[in-house]
Amino acid sequence: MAEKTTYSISELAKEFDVTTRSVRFYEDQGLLKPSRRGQTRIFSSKDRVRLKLILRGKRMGFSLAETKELFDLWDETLTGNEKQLLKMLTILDNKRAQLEQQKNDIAQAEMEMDTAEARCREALAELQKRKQKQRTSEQAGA
Amino acid sequence: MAEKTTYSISELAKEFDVTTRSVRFYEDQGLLKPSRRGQTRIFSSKDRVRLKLILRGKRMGFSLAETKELFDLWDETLTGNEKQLLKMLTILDNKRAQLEQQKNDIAQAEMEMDTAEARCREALAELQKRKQKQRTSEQAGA
DNA sequence: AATTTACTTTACGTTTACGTAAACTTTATC
DNA sequence: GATAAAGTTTACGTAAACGTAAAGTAAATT
Repeated sequence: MAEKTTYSISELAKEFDVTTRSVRFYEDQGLLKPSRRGQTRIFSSKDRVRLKLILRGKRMGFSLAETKELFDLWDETLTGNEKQLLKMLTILDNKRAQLEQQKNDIAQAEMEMDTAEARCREALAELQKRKQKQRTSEQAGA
Repeated sequence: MAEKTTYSISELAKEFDVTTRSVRFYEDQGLLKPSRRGQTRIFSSKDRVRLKLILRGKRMGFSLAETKELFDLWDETLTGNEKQLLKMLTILDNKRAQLEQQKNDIAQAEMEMDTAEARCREALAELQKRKQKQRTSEQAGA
């Protein structure tokens, strides 16, 4: 059994947990290019990959426009001349820098969450201690 | 010389490269709480930290509402009872999971950029070869 | 044949995150 | 004391990313 090569809109929507409305919107914006059988959209595995990339882009804070830019550039690059190729290389560099920034942001966030958690646990421990004292003094009073 | 403890709106805007409009908007949404001298906003270093967090959040794909939620929760937590503290701990866990997802996304993206770059370089090399052949045949023809 | 189910287009509505303009006040500078 | 510079509120405008409703078509099911 080879890979499935075509998909309906609802198959894709279900698989990636988005609405069909979103999928159509992505097509509208030129991010997906399904073929048609009559009116009905038929998505290729390339479309499927692109949808995956779109969603990952979103999780990484990229706008649809940015993602589309990348798609278009890559398409041009594949058929491209030297200039296009060089342009793509510099863009890749820029994106790498962006990823570095994000990694830094994440590392920072993780550190701050560590200290936040530590403070939470300290505060909890404080509360436990007080409860303990409470119980002790009650016992003494009994 | 200790740390500066108060800031004007334009100082903050310049430092973080945002417009004053944005800063006022963040206040409007309850993310910043500058005090006033007359009408004029006076931002504390706490506000400054929060602005930094807001912007990092944005880079990480968080909405202002999400960031505000975190701020509010943290404020409650500081004055909080056991329930609040436990809630904060689970929220921290969730955020950690989110960060993990983002790290995976980034790693994936980096791999794909590696292969993309490789293909670019191959294509470039191809072009160079052809150029070379071109020159050789010209020389032969001369 | 009738109905359900999936799909389609068209189009107006909504939320988020500001931009931009207008009209005014306060503070600094010459 | 005039004038510029920075700050303020109020309010309408806008782009992005869909949601949602309406109204129709096509395919599969009973």
